Amino acid sequence: MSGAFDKLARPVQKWIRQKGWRELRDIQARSIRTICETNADLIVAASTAGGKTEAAFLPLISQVLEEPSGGTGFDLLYIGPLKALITDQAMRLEDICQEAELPVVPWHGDVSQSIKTRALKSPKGILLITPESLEALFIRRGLEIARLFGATRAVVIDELHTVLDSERGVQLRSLLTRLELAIKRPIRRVGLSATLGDMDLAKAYLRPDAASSVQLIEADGGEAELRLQLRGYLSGGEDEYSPSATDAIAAHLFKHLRGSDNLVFAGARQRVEIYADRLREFCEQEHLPQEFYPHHASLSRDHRDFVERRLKDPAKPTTAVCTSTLELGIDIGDVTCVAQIGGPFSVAALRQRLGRSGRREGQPATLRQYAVEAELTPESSFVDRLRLGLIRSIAMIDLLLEGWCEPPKPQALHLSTLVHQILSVIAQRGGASASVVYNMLCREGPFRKVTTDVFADVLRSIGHPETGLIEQSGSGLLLLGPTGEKLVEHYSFYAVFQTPEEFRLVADGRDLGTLPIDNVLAPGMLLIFSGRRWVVQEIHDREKVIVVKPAKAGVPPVFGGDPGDIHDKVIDRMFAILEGSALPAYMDAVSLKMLEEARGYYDQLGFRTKNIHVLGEHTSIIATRVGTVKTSTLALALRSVGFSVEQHDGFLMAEAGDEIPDLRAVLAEMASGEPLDLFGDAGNLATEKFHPYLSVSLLQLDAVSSKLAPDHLCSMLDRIAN
DNA sequence: GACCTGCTGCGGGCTG
Repeated sequence: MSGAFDKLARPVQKWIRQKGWRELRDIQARSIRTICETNADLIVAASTAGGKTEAAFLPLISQVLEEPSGGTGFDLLYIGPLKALITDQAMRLEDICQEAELPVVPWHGDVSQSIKTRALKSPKGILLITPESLEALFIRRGLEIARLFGATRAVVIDELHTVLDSERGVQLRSLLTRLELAIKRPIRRVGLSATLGDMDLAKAYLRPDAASSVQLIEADGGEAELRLQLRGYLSGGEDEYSPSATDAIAAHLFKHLRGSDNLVFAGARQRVEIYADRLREFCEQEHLPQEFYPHHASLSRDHRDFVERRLKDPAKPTTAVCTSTLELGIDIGDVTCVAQIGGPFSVAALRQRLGRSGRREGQPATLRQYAVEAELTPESSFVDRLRLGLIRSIAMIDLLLEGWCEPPKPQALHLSTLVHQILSVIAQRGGASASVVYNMLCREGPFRKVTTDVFADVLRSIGHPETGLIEQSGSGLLLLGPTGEKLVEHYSFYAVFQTPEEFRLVADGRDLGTLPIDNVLAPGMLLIFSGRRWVVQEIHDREKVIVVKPAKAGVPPVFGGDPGDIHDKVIDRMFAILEGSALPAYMDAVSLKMLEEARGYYDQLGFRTKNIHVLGEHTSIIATRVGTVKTSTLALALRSVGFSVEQHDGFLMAEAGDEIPDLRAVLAEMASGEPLDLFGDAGNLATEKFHPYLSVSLLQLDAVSSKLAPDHLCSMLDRIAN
C-alpha cells in the first residue's frame, strides 16, 4: 500500500492503521495520486459502499494539514442532496478528523443554531451542507461569502447523478460558479457517484469550461454476481377462489423475504400502502412478529427513522416496502434482495436500487422483478395485448445488464430556476445591473442556453408591475420589487422545486404523515396509511389536519404524480424485444407465455412492416418507436388538429372526431412543414415553482427545451409514413 | 402512467 499511502499526512495514515485496513482500494490509490499530484477536477465513480468518500477526503484532508492556506474560511466543502446523508457523512469524517484536529461542521435545517453561529464566527475545517442551506448563506450572508470560503480548496459533490440536469442540480452549479466569482479563483470540484450514464456529459456538468481536463476514476468491473428473476402475474378476471395478482405477489414476497433484510420497490406510494397492508395481514394470520413496513415520503419522520433503524439492526429481519426514498446512499447496510413491482421508469433508478443488494464480499445481488398484466378478454385494448409493462421491464433489465443508463438531458433552459437565481443574485448584492447578472448566470454559470434576448424577456416578465418581482432604479440597477422582497424574505424561497399542499394525518396526538389535499375525505371514511387501517374522525380544513383512529378495514389513499419520461433507447429496445425471438433465462413460465402472446399480437397488427394500424373507421394505432418526449410532441400535434389521442410507451392511439380526416393525409401535411400551433390544446404549462411569473411565450419556450422535441417532428413523420 | 429532495431569523419565556 506504499506509494499512494506515503502521500497522505501522518494523522491520516495513523487513522488508516487504526482501522486495520490492509490496503487501499484501487480507486482510493488512484484518487490520492490525482489529488496530490495535480490540480485537476475529478469524478470518482464506484458502487455504493465502494469507498468513494475516503477516496476523496483522505488526500484532501492531507493537503489541508500539510499545506496550510493563507486565506480565511472553511478548508473543504461537501454538498449532499439529503440531510440524512450529511449526518451520516459528518460522522464518518469526524472519525478521520479527530486525529487531525480539523472541525467537521454539518449544516442543514435540522442542525442547531448554536453550531451554525460558532462556525460562522470561526469558519474552518470541513463544511457539509445542502444546496438549499448554501443558497440561504448567499442570501443572508451575501457580503460574507468571501470571508467564509476564501480558504476553500475543494468542493466534493456527493451523489453527483442526482444533481446533473435537475432543477436542484442547476441551482447548485449556479451557486458554485457564484462562489468562485466571489473568491475570484476556481475551486477544485470532485464528484462522487455510482450511477452515471454518460461520463463525457457528467464531466461537462462538473466543469463546463474544461470538461476534457476532468479526470475520471472509475472502479473496474468487480461487480457482484447478479441473481435475477422476472415473474409474471395476471390481474383481473379473478373469481373468489383464485387470489388476485396483488395477493399472489404478496404471498410470494412473504414466503421468500421473511427472515432477512430486503427492499421492495412498489413504484407508487399507494401501492406501497397496499402491499405493506397485505404483508402485515399475512404476519398476523400466521401469528408471526411483524417485519414488513412501508416507507415513503408522506410518512412521518418518526416512522421512517424507525424503519431505517430496523433495517440497520442485524438482530431484526426487516423488509421495507418503499418508493425511491430508499434509493440513495443513506446508510441502511446491505440487503439480501431487491424486489421491484411493475416496470421502473428508468434504468438508472433500477441500477441504483440494485446497488443496495450484494455489497458484502461474496454475496450475490438479487433482483426479483414482478410484472402484473391484465387477463385478456375480447374487449382488451391493444396496450394490454402488447403487454407493454412486461416488455418495458425486460428492456430495462436488458439495458441494465449491458451497463447502460440514461444520460442527463443537456438542452433544457430551466427558466424557473433562472428566475430564482436572478432574485438570489440581486438579494446577495443588494442590487445588480442586468449585464452583471447575465454574465454571472448565463455566460459563466449554468444557464448557457439562455440568449440575451430570452434573458431580456425574462427580466421584462418578472419586472412587469403586475408581477413585481424586480424593478429598476434610476441608475439602471435591478432591485427586488415588493413581491420579490416578500418571496426572498421567507425561508420557503431557498428550495427551487415545487411542493404540493398537504393535510397532516394525526392519530392519538401523534403525526402519522401527510396526504395531498386533493383526497376527498369525510368523517367515517376508512383509510389505509402507514401500513395500518384507520377511520377518519375529524377534519380541520384551516389547520390542514385530519384526525383518525384505528379501524378494521380501509382503502389506500390517492397520491398525485406526473408520468415519467421514458428514454428513446428504452423504447427502441422494447420494439427489438417485440420483434425478436429470444426467451430470457431469467423469466418464469407465466411471463414467457405473456411475452409470446405479445409478440403474436404485434405480428398480427403488422407492425413489423408498417407503423400505422387502422383499428376502425375513426381509430388508428401509430407506432412512434421513440421515447416520451418525442411521442408527446406528436400527440400534441395531432390534438392540435382535432384528434383525441391516448399515449403509451412508443405508441399512440388516435381517434378522429365526427369529421373523419385521413390520418395519413394529416401526417403528410404536418411533414410538409406547415406551421403548427402545438400549444393550441396544451394544458397548464406552469409546472415549476417560478413559472407563474413568466409570460406564456417564455413558458412555451421552456417546455420546448425540456419536455417536447418539435425539431424532430418532421423526421419522425417521414419515418412513420414509410 | 411516478418518485424524491429542502428551509432563516427573531422574539418570548425559562434556567442557572
